[in-house]
Amino acid sequence: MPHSVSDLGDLEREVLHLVWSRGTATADSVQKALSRPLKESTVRTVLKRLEAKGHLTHRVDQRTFVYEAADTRGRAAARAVKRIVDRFCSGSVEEVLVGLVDARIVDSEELQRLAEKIARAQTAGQAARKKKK
Amino acid sequence: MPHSVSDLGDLEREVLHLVWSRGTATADSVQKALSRPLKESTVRTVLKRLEAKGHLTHRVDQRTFVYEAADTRGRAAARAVKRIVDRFCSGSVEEVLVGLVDARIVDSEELQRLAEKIARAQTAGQAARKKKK
DNA sequence: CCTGTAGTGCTACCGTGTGTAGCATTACAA
DNA sequence: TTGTAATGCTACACACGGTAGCACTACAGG
Repeated sequence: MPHSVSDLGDLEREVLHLVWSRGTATADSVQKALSRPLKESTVRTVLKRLEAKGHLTHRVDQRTFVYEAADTRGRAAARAVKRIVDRFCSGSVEEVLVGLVDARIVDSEELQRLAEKIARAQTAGQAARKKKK
Repeated sequence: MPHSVSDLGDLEREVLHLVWSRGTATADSVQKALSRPLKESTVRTVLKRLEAKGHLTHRVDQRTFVYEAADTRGRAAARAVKRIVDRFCSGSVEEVLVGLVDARIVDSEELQRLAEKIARAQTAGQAARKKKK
């Protein structure tokens, strides 16, 4: 089972968010952008751990490690959601959706609108890909 | 900042699942149902911790603690999902849904079907409640 | 009334993960 | 050659989860 973003610590999460928002980041740039002042070695350790967990990748650019997220936020979040679905709803996405509506986290109409929107966007995407080919 | 089911340990999760599946449980019944043999004090500690985290409640029945889940599985899972949405998608449920489809965890058509089904079920429920009143 | 038993409360210990950082080393520039 | 910027490696404290022991209490049966 791969690591999920949902069990990252606070600092790890903040760093990952920074990488997402900048697209690419170095230890130095992350350090400067952090909400609290931390030593660079701390930042490096966190980056390394995030990479070990599979959330970041890096390439070397002139001795400098340039990190990049291994996944988009949406996908990473989705995988985390899937883990919840597997662990708590025996894999039933439906149960989670029902729970979301039931707990008034989303409105059922809203959910329907979003589902439709996504479906439309996706078929459109498929059409585009087919055309390109 | 309430505790979420998604950061429970393995044992805690198993115990919580047991309570969900039986509706109600005592330390003794949980112990017997566990997948591995553990001392009763261990089970008690876990139950206590789950209650401290807000996932269980208990009432006393003849000296015996009878535990009950504080929430349904679906709702608990939904709250966990909400935390992910808040932490990783700045509250946008849409981004997570897109991620789910994007990562092929659910099919966009499936999602649409479920959304519709839930919407229907909900309006039906509302009608029923209104009638009762 | 006394005692065993079932149930509880409290405390503890160890392993792992996360926040935090220091120090040694290396490679390039001046 | 020497300073500087980057890395690699190691460490340490603390919180949490898995695991459990032990002391205490209330009720049933002799």
